[in-house]
Amino acid sequence: MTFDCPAADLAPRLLGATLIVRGCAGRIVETEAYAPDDPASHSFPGPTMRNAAMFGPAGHAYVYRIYGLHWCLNVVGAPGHAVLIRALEPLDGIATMQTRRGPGRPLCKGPGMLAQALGIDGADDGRAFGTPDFRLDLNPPGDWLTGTRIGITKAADWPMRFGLPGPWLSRAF
DNA sequence: ACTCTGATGTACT
DNA sequence: GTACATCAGAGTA
Repeated sequence: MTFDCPAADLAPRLLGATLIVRGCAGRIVETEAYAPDDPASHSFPGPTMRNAAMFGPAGHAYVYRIYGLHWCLNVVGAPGHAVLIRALEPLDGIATMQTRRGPGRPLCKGPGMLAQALGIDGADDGRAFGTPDFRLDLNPPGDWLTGTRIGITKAADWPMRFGLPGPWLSRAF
């Protein structure tokens, strides 16, 4: 399967893909890779209750709560590998996203924002991509940017953040 | 533009 | 008790 590969390979390949969730859609413009040998990864300590989806089938979602408030969406690759979706260019269902996010707020410029905009929460943890309401349409990416990941303290200098240039990134590279 | 901080849940030591 | 793969609002400039 196309998703069953190391996160460092999958993360750039997800750039440019269209993520469709229950009527809302966006183009993936920013990702981060997390692997089992990475001290910053939730899979680093081995399988637990929370990270079970990371060790489950490739091409499924791993959704977790961060800082008690926000949800973050990952795409699972090979066992213990996952790619955090950090930012989208909003494409469809924008009115719904605005309602969920609130007036004047950015829609998808960060992992917590995009999860809220698309209505993703813990009920989506472990869900398979590939249904009309929850799918991922891959597109061949052109050139992309590489940098260090955001918001972590361990392995902070690993170049595991990937992005497409443009105004939709959570932060410039 | 920037830096600081509060809000909140859960999994760890 | 502490550490988070975060966001929003307030403050300074």
